[in-house]
Amino acid sequence: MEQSPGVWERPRRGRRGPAPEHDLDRIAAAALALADADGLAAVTMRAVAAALGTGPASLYRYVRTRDELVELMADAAYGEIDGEAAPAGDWLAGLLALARESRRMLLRHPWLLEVAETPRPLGPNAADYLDRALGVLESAETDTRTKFEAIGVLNALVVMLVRAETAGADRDAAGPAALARLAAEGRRPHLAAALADPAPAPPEGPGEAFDRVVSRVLTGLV
Amino acid sequence: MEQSPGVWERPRRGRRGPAPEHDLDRIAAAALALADADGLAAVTMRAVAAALGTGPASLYRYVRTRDELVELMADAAYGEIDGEAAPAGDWLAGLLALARESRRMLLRHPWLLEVAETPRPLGPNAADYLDRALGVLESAETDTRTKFEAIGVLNALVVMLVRAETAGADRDAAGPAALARLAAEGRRPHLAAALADPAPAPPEGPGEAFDRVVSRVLTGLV
DNA sequence: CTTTTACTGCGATCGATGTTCGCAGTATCT
DNA sequence: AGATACTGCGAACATCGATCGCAGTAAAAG
Repeated sequence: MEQSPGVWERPRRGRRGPAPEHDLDRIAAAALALADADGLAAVTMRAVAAALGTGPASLYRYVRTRDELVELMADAAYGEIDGEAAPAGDWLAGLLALARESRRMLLRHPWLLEVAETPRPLGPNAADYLDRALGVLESAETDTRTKFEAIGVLNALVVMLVRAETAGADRDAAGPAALARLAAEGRRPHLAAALADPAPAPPEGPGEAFDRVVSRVLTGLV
Repeated sequence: MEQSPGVWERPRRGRRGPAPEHDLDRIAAAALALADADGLAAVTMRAVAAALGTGPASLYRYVRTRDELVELMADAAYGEIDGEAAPAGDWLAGLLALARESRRMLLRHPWLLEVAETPRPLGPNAADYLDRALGVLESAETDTRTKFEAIGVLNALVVMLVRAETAGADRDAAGPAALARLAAEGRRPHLAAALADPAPAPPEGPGEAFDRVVSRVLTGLV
């Protein structure tokens, strides 16, 4: 049953011995700063320990593995979404506001896009986020199940859209140039046709596509 | 411009010297078999090399980094989606069929859920997949831009749904039990209310929720 | 107050991994 | 025939996550 207590269930302090010199929040903050500055790969146990003025082994008094440290970082990032700008009554506008805040948070911490979001036990901030999202959906007339599904879809959608947004700025990863090269091989006629669209859509600002896609998906789902 | 040729652009063979003893397809297949058997972490350069009967250094004649090897693996997995079961005329049914095939592929290669899908240049199989999806959408009356967006949303959605599906079977990660514990703290009233829903939805088979969510999202988006 | 117990901090270190170097061997070009 | 540009790969390097064990310390037990 209780197979192995995660970071959130474990007691923060032993019943004996000296008081811990560090705490999870400070450790997570140090790691988060490192990731913001130099990416997720810069978050090594040694680097985090050095930022805290200690050795790598000390961190293992607070965290069982590096993955747990990343869990802490992710939950700390989720904590930056406060979600006050949620208008009551209009659930779509509320969820869109929440999605926008998520987007801003992800743009601030792009390393979060790298961490594969395998469904782990929710941290406290992630749980608060879920609670707020459910609160926004209270005015919607749907299944509880559908509400959970909508929130899950929303999160995956936000990550995907921000990924596309940042990748476009970084390099021409899957940009039109690369696609054109793939279409030019003769095979893939539909791709070629799509790229030769005589009526291309007008250009958009960065946030416009985000709002449009999120709104359409949510209205269809709920 | 041509900053650094990826695996797909690079020539498969030098103009001089002996013929390569291995090739990308065999290397990818060996790595894929390892990942299927023991997870993505088991795909080390040494293990893949050993499976091919050689040393780790040899692989670097074919692949610049381990990440490139994973790219190869991912594209090989995409190649398993042939997409013949796509009825013409009905784009929704066609995309749903494609999504179902993607789901089956992901269930066969769960390690693909761990690789963070940062938008890289598409491999040949991924490009074929994109072409087929565009072909299915030909009968839909929408923007070309919307079609691309729908395909992107569809992919992210499939990954998310399969993640939820497999995590549920593995452990109770974010299962009802963990949620109930979080709701019991007194804060998070909406979460508590949602869990105490007097009219819970009837249980579903594994593929039913998938079909339902995918269909609703797509109808809303396109 | 003394002894016991259970904790904390952390230097030293282990095993494993991704990657590079350099050299011997080989097929193609001049 | 010689030069050239490749391939194969053993050996090694840097770095990482994680562990071990011991000294120090605070709380519980007697």
